[in-house]
Amino acid sequence: MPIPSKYEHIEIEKKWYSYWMENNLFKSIPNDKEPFTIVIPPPNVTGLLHMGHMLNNTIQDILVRRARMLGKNACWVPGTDHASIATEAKVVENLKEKGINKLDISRDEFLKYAWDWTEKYGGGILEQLKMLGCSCDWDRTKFTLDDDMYESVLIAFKILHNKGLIYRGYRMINWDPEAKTTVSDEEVNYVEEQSNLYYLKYKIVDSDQEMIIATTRPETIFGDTAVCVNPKDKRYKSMIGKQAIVPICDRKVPVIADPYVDVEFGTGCLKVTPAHDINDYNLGKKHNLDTIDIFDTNANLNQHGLHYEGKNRFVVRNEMEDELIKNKLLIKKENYVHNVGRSERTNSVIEPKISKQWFLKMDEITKPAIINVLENENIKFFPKKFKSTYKYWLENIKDWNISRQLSWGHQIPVFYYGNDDEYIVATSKEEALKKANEDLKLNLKDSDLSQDQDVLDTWFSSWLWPISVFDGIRNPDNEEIKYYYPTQDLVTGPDIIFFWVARMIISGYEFRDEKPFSNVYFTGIVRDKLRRKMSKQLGNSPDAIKLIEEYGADSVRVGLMLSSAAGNDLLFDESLCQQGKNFTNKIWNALRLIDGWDTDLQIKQPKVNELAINWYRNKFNNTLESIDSNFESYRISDVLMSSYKLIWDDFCSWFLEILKPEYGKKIDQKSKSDLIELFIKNLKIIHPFMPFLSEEIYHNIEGKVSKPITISSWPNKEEYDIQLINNFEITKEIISQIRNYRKEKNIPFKTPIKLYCIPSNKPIGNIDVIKKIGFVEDIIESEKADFALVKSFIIKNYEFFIPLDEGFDKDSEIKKLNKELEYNIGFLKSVDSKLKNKNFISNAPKEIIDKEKQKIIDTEQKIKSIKKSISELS
RNA sequence: GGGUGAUUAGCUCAGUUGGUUUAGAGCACUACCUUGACAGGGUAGGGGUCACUGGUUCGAAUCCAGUAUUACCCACCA
Repeated sequence: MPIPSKYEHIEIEKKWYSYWMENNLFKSIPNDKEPFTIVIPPPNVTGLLHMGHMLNNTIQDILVRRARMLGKNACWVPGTDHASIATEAKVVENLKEKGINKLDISRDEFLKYAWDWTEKYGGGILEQLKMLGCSCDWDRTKFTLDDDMYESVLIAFKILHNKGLIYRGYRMINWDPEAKTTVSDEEVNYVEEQSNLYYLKYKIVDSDQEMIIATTRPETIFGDTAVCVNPKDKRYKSMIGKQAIVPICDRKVPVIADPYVDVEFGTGCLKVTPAHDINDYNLGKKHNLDTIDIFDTNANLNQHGLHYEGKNRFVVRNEMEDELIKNKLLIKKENYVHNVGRSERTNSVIEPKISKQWFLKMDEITKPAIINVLENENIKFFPKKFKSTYKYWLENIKDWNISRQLSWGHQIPVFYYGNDDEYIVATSKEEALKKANEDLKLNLKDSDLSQDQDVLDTWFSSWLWPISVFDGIRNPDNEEIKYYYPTQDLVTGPDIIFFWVARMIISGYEFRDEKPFSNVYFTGIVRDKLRRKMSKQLGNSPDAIKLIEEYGADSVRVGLMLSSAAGNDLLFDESLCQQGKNFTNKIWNALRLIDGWDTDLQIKQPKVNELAINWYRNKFNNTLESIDSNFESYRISDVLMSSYKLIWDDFCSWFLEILKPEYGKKIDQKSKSDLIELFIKNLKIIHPFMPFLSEEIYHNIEGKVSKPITISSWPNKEEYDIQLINNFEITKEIISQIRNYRKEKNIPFKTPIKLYCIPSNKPIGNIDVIKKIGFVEDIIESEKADFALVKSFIIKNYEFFIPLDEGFDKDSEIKKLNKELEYNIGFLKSVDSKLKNKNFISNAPKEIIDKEKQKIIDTEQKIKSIKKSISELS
């Protein structure tokens, strides 16, 4: 059957993916082989594949497929994340469209909606990963809210709580009044916004003194519990210790002094509102001030706001202005630009708020994470530069606020039986009840216990991922965790180095006393050609699935990997996929060419084929060596580029051209079988990048193979002769010169020419190659002087020439030679001056000096020849 | 404001711990080729004072200091 001229990626990709799945090629179970494990960074369960995922998962697949071919037990665990805030926000929005307010329905009802939503839209991304060719063990697919995963998270909470690492405390948190939840510091975006700076008058009790205070938030005066100045500020020295009167509410508050206050800013006076500003909160703690919370959960004023009670904070700000002016308490108002924190999800202005939250103590448990990455590199980062980011965060770590006022997630396993401080930590109500009655002898009934309404931060489940997917939290001694853990590589973006990477490292040492992975490969951010981040708003992100459909998964994978060194941002452009597609086309056509060569058992192997095969074998092994070493250092783009050049240039442009039988003729059996062997080796090294194409070709090659390439073995490193490879480079150069000559003289490609060489330096091997590819009739030994005019090729120490006829453009030839002469004289001069430098001679190592001396000899030789040619021409 | 990187050809980047020519690759570009696998191809070619200024060294794209530009991270200024 003839091979179709077009590579039909859509059908072929579908065909092979089903084949791989049906034959369970990605399945992994513990055995006596060395494990190679990667856990996927779980994408948002309802998310869709974007360019970032494509890049990230292509890299993982490349690593996994190569490991599999290296004979390791490759296990890539897929899964999805419940992404509590993002998913809950979507569900709430969807309910809103149906006219349902989340606050009007019960927790269970809401969760039912959320599960419906998840079932409807969830998991799509995993199907998309299959289209990309990802070789995950799909039987292991996990979801962070699966029963076993859920329980693992609760158990982890319990363990940490029992160790005294989890505590409940008052903290200043970021309150999102729209979502009615706390958001982590990381989920707040600060945006520069135009606002006003209000100058308010605070009178001093029993005196005619007054203080002018500049604030951007006059509505918070209801929560003022002090006025603060810098102790060094002479202007206000006399007022320290007195009482100031807060405008409108007329409350008396102390005037205190603290160096925190900037003398230069505003008037040098600061109103202190501990309940609504993080710095004021810290001041309040230091000076033992009262805390007055003036907002309700919507960030509307509460009873402390007096006649403004129930009104929105921004409305109050405007309305107060009139009242302040009327009472002559507003001195002035000026434009002011400052940063306003907004919620990443709802975009509403964040309100700092005092709240009782659950925290995880971070100082002690982070120690192994510092030592094992920064001090002894038990975990390696690629690229290394991210170690400094990591270090900075760990050394300034704060306790982790792990509770979230949401429903979608792991409900905090705390059961209250009395006031806030009377609770039991248990993974179920039954367990809590049992504990209460048996251990604490409380004699409670089921209804006496109420579970904490909050859920845990999403990252509190993610940080256990490499352990929990192997059930290592619930069953720390099970076979799977013992076999697969620690995993080998983690591939993720540097933007979640704190959220996720660092925390996984912390949890790994905390729960298993062992690192979670050995290497972390950080991908860059995928941007468009203008360096803009890809985003929905900008509409500059290509549709990932469309790309796969149009170009084929292999081409997209190649396009993504062509220029994405670890840690570098990838400036994506569709032309990269086109380049990938051109490459698939090139390889496909190599197959078609080879397939068309019939063998003839009668033909003896020509010398030229033997030379070429020997060369390509050496070249392949030489390239394989650098491919392997680049893989070890995660230089994946370099791996692809060397494979690309090996296949395109060395294999297709040179090797196949040399072997190509004359039109209508056949190829000898030995050459053909060697060729196929080498072609298959090429396919193997390209397979991690182009799994579908390589599999298809592998099965199309003559002498059909029974085993798929996916589970074939990676080529063995063989010895190679570098001298032989270098000699072939000279051959290539000679041929190149011949082509150049033909072009100048307008001689058609295939018109045979005669080439001469001077007898004193008989040319090196590969004569047959020069003859065949250069269409050289014969190489004749002769002296240049025998001809009136010649064109010389001096390559290394070998000199060839072609006789010229009288009509030749002498001047341009002489010009060219002069240019070359000039270059060589300049070069000689630079080397010579180096060698004349006494300091160089006395300090440089002998090898370097010898090398320089050799350069002199070579260059002088060259100059001599060029000069001779010039004089012969003129 | 604090921190960490980056700056090499039109573009994207290598340059592996200072010495293989007077710095490389891919893409793009230019000229020529309707060549029997591939025009999604072939052949040949042009293009860089390695951001700038000093310093260390026999020798610097590579090490050090400063300047400029830029990216990211952290903190958020009443």
